[in-house]
Formats: sequence, structure tokens, C-alpha cells
Amino acid sequence: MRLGLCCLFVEENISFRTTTAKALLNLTVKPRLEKISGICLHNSKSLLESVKTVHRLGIGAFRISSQFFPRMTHPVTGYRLEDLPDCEQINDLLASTKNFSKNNGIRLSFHPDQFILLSSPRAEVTENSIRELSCQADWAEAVGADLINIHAGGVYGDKAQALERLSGAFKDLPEKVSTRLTLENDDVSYTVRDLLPVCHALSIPLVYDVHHHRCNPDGLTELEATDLAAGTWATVKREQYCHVSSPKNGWGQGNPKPHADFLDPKDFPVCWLGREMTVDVEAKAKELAVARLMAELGQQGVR
DNA sequence: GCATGTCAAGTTGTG
DNA sequence: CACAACTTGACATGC
Repeated sequence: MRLGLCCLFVEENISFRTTTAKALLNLTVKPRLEKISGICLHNSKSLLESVKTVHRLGIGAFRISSQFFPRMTHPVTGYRLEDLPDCEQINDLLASTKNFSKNNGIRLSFHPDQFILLSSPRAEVTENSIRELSCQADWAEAVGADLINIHAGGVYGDKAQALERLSGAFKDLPEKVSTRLTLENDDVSYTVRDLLPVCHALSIPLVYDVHHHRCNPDGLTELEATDLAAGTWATVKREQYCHVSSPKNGWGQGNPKPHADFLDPKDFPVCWLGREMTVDVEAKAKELAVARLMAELGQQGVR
């Protein structure tokens, strides 16, 4: 069992910078690339610090922000790493991150944001998504990340048709993307039961988010969902990946979807204990929440 | 300095 | 129909 941290730290002095297209568009090309280069260099240093820090904290996985190299695929402000003045140093830092993670067993993942969809009926949405996925696959290759995790997206009135479009788009993905792509059950539309057929048909591992499952049930128990999802990882001989979180406002009162600062240990599935798997802890208190959960699970006798 | 509005992009459900 | 929610607030602007 390895626990993972998502994107950020609250107490450790590690930050990631970003920028907006609007700000970049106010600049001419050279100062724009200089600004971007400064941000990418900062984020590359922060990523190396991140993997060293999670290792020191006993955390076994780190999710890298989807804004790691911001606005890289924007139609106007888009750029290549080779265009940046700090390119050489950035590449060195990415290689160091890859080495450190490999040598210390830190698992790295990406989770592109909600605009990245392979199921949309709009060709433009799919094309933009594939560009972004290709870009994140390059980052993943550079730092040794084995996962690019997305949701199945919208239903558009017909789930089966939407999944058909997703399957079609998947088959055309560059290999650097398709070998890393995973599908996660979400809290409004696609359940584990919905995703299993397409995951099996295309050998796509299924990231099981137990909080989403609780928000959007499908008749499967947590044990059944865990085992069925495990099958999709066994097919490709990779370690299973799951997500867990607690509702900010508790269960039974108000919207359960927003995430709490810490995980309530009662929300951690008992059937996960002792399994070989990676579990991202989605909690606002970040590394503090992962550390607290580790201590609490340890006291319950995790082996 | 500090408060506040803004930021590329999609889709769904709620009030 | 506006807004929140989603993996995550940081940045730009104006006082």
C-alpha cells in the first residue's frame, strides 16, 4: 500500500507557479518566452523538491499539476520547451526527478483537467484534448510518470454512443499517450460498471475513486468495484491505482462532493488494507492529511 | 501591501 | 439561468 499526495503542499515550502493566456498576450514574443521560461524553471525545481520531500515524508506517489508547464498548448501562447531560454536546465531537472523517483520508488501521475475529453461529439474538443494529452505525455516521459488519468466526460444524452466515441478516439492516440491513459469513475455520470467494458475491450486500467462511487453508486459493493478494477490493472501487469477522499460537510447533510481538509479514517475502505496498490489522498490539507492518515492506518495495524 | 476580480478550454446538477 | 463542482488557487489589477 502506498499513499499519494495530489499536486500541492500546505506546510512544506514548495510552490508551483502559473500564468494566464491574457497576461501572456500582453507581451511580445521574447519577454513572453522569458516569463514562461521562468515559470517552467521554477516548477521544474519545485517538482524535484516535491519528489524528495514526499520520499522524506514516507509518501509513495505524487500527482503532478496539470498546469505544470502552463498554457503550452494554447493556440496563441503555445510553445515548445526548446523555445525557452532555460530549456537545458529544465531538462536536467526533469531527468533528475525521473532518476530520483525511479531510485526511490516514487510513483508519478498526471490528471489533466475537466476540458480534456475523448467522448465529445465536437471534433474540436477532441482535437484539443489530444494535443493536450500528447503534451502531458511528453512531460510524463521526461519525468517517468506512468499514468495520465482522465474521466470519460459527458453523456450527451447517450452513454453508449459517448463511450463509442471515446473508444474511437483512443485507438488513434499516439502510443506515448495510450500506454499511460487510465479512466476514472466520476461522481455524476460514469460508474465503474459503465467503464469496465471499455476498459477491458481496450486494455485501459480503471482508476477506482471510492468517493465518487459513494456519490454515484452503481450497485457494486466497494469490494466488488475494487476487485473488478484490480482486474484491469492485472491485465497490463501494473500496480492498481485508487483515489479516496472525505466529504467536506460530512455524509447526509448537504453536497458530499467537495473534499474535506483531512480524510476521516472511517472513509478509507477496509478492504483496501494490506493490498498492493497506490491510493491518492484527495484532501485539502495535502501532505498533512496524508501523514495523518498514514499514522491512523498504521495504528489500525496496516501490514 | 492588501483586497478583489479574473483566468482557454466542458459538462452536469442544483438552487 | 447563474453558479458550483471537478485534481489544484495564483495572478493581475486597483486602491
